[in-house]
Amino acid sequence: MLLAREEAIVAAVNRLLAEKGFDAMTVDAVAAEVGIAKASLYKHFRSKEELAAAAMIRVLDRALAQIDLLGADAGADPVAQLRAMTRWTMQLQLAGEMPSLPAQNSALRTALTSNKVYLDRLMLVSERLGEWIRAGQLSGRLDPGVPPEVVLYTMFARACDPVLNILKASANFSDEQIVEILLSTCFDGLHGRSQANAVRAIRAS
Amino acid sequence: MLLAREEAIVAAVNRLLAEKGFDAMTVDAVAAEVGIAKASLYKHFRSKEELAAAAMIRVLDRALAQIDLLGADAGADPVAQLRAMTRWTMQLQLAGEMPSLPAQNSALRTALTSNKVYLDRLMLVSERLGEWIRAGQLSGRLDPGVPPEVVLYTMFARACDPVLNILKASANFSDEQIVEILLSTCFDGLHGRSQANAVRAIRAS
DNA sequence: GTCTATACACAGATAGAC
DNA sequence: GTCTATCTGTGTATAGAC
Repeated sequence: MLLAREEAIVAAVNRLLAEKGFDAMTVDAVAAEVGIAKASLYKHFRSKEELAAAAMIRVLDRALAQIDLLGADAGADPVAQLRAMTRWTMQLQLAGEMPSLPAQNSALRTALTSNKVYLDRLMLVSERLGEWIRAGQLSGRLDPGVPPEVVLYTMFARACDPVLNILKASANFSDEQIVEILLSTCFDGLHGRSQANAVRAIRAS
Repeated sequence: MLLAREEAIVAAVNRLLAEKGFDAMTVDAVAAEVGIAKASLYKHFRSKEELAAAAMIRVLDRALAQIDLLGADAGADPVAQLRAMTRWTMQLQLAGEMPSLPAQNSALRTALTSNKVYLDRLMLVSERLGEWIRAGQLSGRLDPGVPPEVVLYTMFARACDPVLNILKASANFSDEQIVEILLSTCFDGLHGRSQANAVRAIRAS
């Protein structure tokens, strides 16, 4: 019962973080969404920052589950797997389920960098993706000139890419189109997929 | 004298927006940095949002000046010009002079979308870059499959790319290296510049 | 147009009864 | 553990004298 209640709290936090962001999310709003008193929240979590950390841990766990799913196929192409994870991330954002935290809030940063569980999950995700990145660079399908951690951070950054929300707000593209366009700009660059395809075709011949 | 005072105010706002972001920037801090009383600020600007808008107008004017500089060379390659503007943007951020606004603050959004001067400058920048984008796509050096506005937004997004600050904080790369790496991932993608260069070499032969 | 002092609102966190 | 009621700090904005 306690765990179910806490899951309901974290789910509400997750949704509100996605909709409003950390600064604009109020603890009152969380309490209202869960349907309990604000003071009751503080019996489960000691601060607003801890609420946010719990939401981040939850989403990292979902990411790990997705990684496991993709990793089950032993013969899969690592770059295709990285692309699939980036797609998953964007779809989560489009669905309004990706919590967004400010990069500059120092109280929040302190809370996160001293949260063992959060750091542990973050490292797990990084290591799993790191293996695919290394394999992709060895095969030459990822630019070996880009440091592996830059590839990792670039993928993480897709989770909060403002371009996605701008395109959604413009209402000129379907969600599927947005995802495909941004996957293209991320992996193939603005210079274009035509060039990457051309190289692939030439190498294949 | 009045204009000089207001320029000092906006410069302080610009710096604090770059350092802390809009939410964490307090009007008290602005007043302290300028060295005047808070109430005096409100004689020049009617709200915190108006302060932020003034800072954004200022940076858009700097961008327009840079565009003019690059546009003076009539025979220049449009894609090289777009790349140069993206580089300029990143260097501004690395120098701590790029104001950062939250995408989700609605009071701020309202103030900006009803600010004629701001909208005018934003449209000017967009149109100037838009011409280069169109030319780049016609020449085939920019992927014609990516909608022009997506190219534009993607470039704008480089101004607040979190990857840049993460790399700077990691202290593994010089500022110049960071800029070159991110230019590569932006224009050539994670698949790599080697492919784009290969295509260029093949086409040239 | 600059100052000191203050009004006002809001949000994070807690007290204490049940 | 849940509630109501409250404390406390902080930040935007203003009043009013000079």
